[in-house]
Amino acid sequence: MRGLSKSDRNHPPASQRLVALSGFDADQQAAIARCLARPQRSSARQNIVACGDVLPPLLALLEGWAYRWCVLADGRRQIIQILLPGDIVGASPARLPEVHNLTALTSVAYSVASPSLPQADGDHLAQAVGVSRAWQERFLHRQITRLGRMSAHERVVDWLLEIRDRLQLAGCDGDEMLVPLTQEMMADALGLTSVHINRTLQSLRRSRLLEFERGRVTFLDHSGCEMMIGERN
Amino acid sequence: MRGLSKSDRNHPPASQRLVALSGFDADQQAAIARCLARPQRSSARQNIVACGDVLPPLLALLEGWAYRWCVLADGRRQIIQILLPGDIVGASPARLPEVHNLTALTSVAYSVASPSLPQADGDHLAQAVGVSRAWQERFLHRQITRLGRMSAHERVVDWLLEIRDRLQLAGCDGDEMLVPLTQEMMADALGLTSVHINRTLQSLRRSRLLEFERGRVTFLDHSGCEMMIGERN
DNA sequence: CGTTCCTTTGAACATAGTCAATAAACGTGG
DNA sequence: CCACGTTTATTGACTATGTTCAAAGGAACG
Repeated sequence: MRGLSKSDRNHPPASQRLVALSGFDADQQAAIARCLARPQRSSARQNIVACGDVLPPLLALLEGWAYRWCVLADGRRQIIQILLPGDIVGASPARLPEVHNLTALTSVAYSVASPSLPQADGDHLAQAVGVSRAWQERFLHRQITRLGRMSAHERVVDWLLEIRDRLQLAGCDGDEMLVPLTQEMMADALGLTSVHINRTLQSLRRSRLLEFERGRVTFLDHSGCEMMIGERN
Repeated sequence: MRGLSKSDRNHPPASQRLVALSGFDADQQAAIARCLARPQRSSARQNIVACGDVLPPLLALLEGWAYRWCVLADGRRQIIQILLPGDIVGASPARLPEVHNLTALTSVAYSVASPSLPQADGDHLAQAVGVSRAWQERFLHRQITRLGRMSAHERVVDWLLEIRDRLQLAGCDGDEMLVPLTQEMMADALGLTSVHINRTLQSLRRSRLLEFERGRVTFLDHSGCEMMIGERN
């Protein structure tokens, strides 16, 4: 019996998270698994869906992290959403071409729904998509509130706590986690500059709230962090 | 034959917008209409869904404007999304209690899906919800980019252009529109203060891009506005 | 017609951005 | 394993954008 590697703890099998999100039992989970085609792989920094593409009807991230982002005419970038193992992205029924990119942050495995499904399996799948979409909508709302109404310190803490909570649904516990983003990417996610992210992280460390060192995040004062951003559910 | 009143031009029947969004024909539109219960009405500032409530499975805004918003522990508010006639809000399959409020901005008419539907009608309805949700997701992404990466001037212009585009899907044309928000609400939508919104609007007027006077928006330099925020689709 | 809400203004302040240079870590090929 | 080039992190000085506080003027509305 081997211990969990860092990678296992931080990129656990997506199924666990999917089940936690949707409350499916093993049978239902198996039905969902049947719907998904053989996993595809991409390495870090590769585009999975480019701006202008039409998203496949369903794309489930199985391993690794990915992100959706777009870029303004003058090069400013915004990371819209981070995708963790277990997250599902579904095409709109309208089949609109996407206006943003979906890119692998680490090396990833993902799976695309097979076109022909047994009806029962498809139902489970549709439900899983619905549940996942509902959670993601909530995270988008939270991202909006973060960008619109929080200071740099609050944004960083709130964002890291959200990542932690989402990883915990996949069974990643403890006060430490690996967040494979550069400070510049964090800046693009949080609407700040990388310089300011750097200073904010240092300030959080000096106030002994958390540490961030080369992608390794350690929460030092858990309740202090949570107090900082108020009650959430 | 009477002319269109201001209210007609700015709060046109939701059906037109729904059809424009979804591409449904008259028959399909009628099927959707059958799914919707007798409209309910609320006056401005009334909560339609409060924080903590579970959203009904489907809620279609027929007339008037509404908005989704949440508030931080210390009272800072963020308006997450503006809802226009024809927008549909659907409960998540997970039936999570909402973490934000849905409030009438003007007096509104809305309709909630009746629980028992003929299957065919329900299918049309489900499709309409899917299409509407897809558009709304796109607008959420745009809101994130706006808050994360745009200056105050750009936020105001981009937001007003978005509102205009969305109203145009409902048949509201021309360089003028009524936007029934106070400057303080615009501030809460755009992540700014009302003082700064005020100064930004004045500056936009001085540079002859647009006018904003008591909720009446006039685009003076259309291409100037669009150039300001770069190409979008 | 008075009250309330909304808008406008000014001055001082704070937070975050810019620019530029240095240092540290990383990856790659020799 | 080391040398090199590249990316990422860190620092400082300066600037800019947006906030705060407070007060006054206007509209709307009973």
